[in-house]
Amino acid sequence: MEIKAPRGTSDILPEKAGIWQFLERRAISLFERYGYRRIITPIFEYTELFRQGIGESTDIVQKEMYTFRDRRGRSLTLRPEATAPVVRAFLEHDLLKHSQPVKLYYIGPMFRYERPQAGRYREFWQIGVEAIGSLDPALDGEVILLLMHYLKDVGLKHLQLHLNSMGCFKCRPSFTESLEGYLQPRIGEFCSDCKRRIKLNPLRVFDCKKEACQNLLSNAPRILDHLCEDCKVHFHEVQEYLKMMDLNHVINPSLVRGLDYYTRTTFEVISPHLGAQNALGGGGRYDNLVEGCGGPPTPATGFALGTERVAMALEKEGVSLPKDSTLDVFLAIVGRDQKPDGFALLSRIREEDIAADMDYGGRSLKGQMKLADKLGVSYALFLGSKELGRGVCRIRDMKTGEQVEVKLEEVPKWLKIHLK
RNA sequence: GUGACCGUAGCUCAAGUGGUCAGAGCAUUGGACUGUGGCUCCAAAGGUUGGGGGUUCAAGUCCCCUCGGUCACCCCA
Repeated sequence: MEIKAPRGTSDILPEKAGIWQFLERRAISLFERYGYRRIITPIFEYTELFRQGIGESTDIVQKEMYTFRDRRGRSLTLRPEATAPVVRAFLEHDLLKHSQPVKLYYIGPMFRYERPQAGRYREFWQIGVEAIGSLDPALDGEVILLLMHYLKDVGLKHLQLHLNSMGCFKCRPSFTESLEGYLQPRIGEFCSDCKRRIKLNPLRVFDCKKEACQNLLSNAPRILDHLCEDCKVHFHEVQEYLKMMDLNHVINPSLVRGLDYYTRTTFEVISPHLGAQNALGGGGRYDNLVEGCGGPPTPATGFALGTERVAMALEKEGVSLPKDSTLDVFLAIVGRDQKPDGFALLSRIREEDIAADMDYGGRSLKGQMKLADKLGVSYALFLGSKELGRGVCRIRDMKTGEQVEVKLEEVPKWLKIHLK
């Protein structure tokens, strides 16, 4: 084979696709129960959307976007995340005119040009929600609760919820100022990455994993001490909602998410089993994004979770997933001569919504039985010249080995009854 | 983008310091049971050892390049 899947991408083969289906179906059913409705936006957007929405200074925009020009020379970008596209669609279709908040969810692949690593790929899948048009702290609570509910629902047990508040446009500037006042005199003591962070976005020094840097930060001003009255109250109420629902969480003042649009509540759910890329999902409030995209001031909140990471965590925790829906019936023919009649019978069975299949590999009868066994069907049908001559079909119960004869035209009905 | 390790049949892996070292298990197909599954046994098929170049009498085994993977950093899902 010459051509392989591009770096950082992978084929999701049937076995794994089964997990995908499971995760997506659970999300759909749960999110809809919380009142969210699906939105499907394009895989690519005008590059400008992400530059404006996510922020020029972010790593995503700086170095991770799959950007290309179309035949008319327009700059397009494969979406690196879905929040900006959802907000764009929200504005483009005047969903502002609907009752607020508008609660949406999405499922699909995202693209970021990064060096692949465990839990990080160039094409990866996200499941996420966005609730646009409300400042209510209860909505923050709902979104976080939904995220946790979902992860528990699919079978995960070991989860850590981290929570922080990033303040708003009123209180963050003064905090950033005092943080810079603290950092500048010590800038020489920080690692080279932090030096860069201090210049670009001082808040991010909190993200550094190096102990030396963290020690230097032990007396640094904390955003939580600098929240304005409104943000303080909001954050307090969000926590009250979480406590009310017995959601354990830790306040993590260094939870500074890398996208510029976050305000106030930010959160992340971490799995202890995952290695360096251990965030299963995360999100927060983004009260400035809608306005930043050209709309009126509109508060919003949401989260995204990584399908691959959730799947990895499920595997690590040894969660057994419901078996892929398999076939119920396998039709075996004794000789080639019965193929047309077998084909017709199979089709009639399928028309009754019964999952059934037959052999197309020219297998011997025994080979067909082995296949039937491997497929885990409940019943095997035998069609040979003897049966056909009498207008019947032999049905074998694969568990007990018992066999009965059923008239051909009654086979679908018989199966329907016995498969119940 | 930086660093470390790695790349042998579909899958998981074996092949002392370069010389019958290209193998096993699982999976696949067939057979033992010529109209019937799950166990067992037998057999077959399957690899230009990621690709390219080099050193050598001789390379899966050494060197270089390239493509990919893994893990970490940066950062994020």
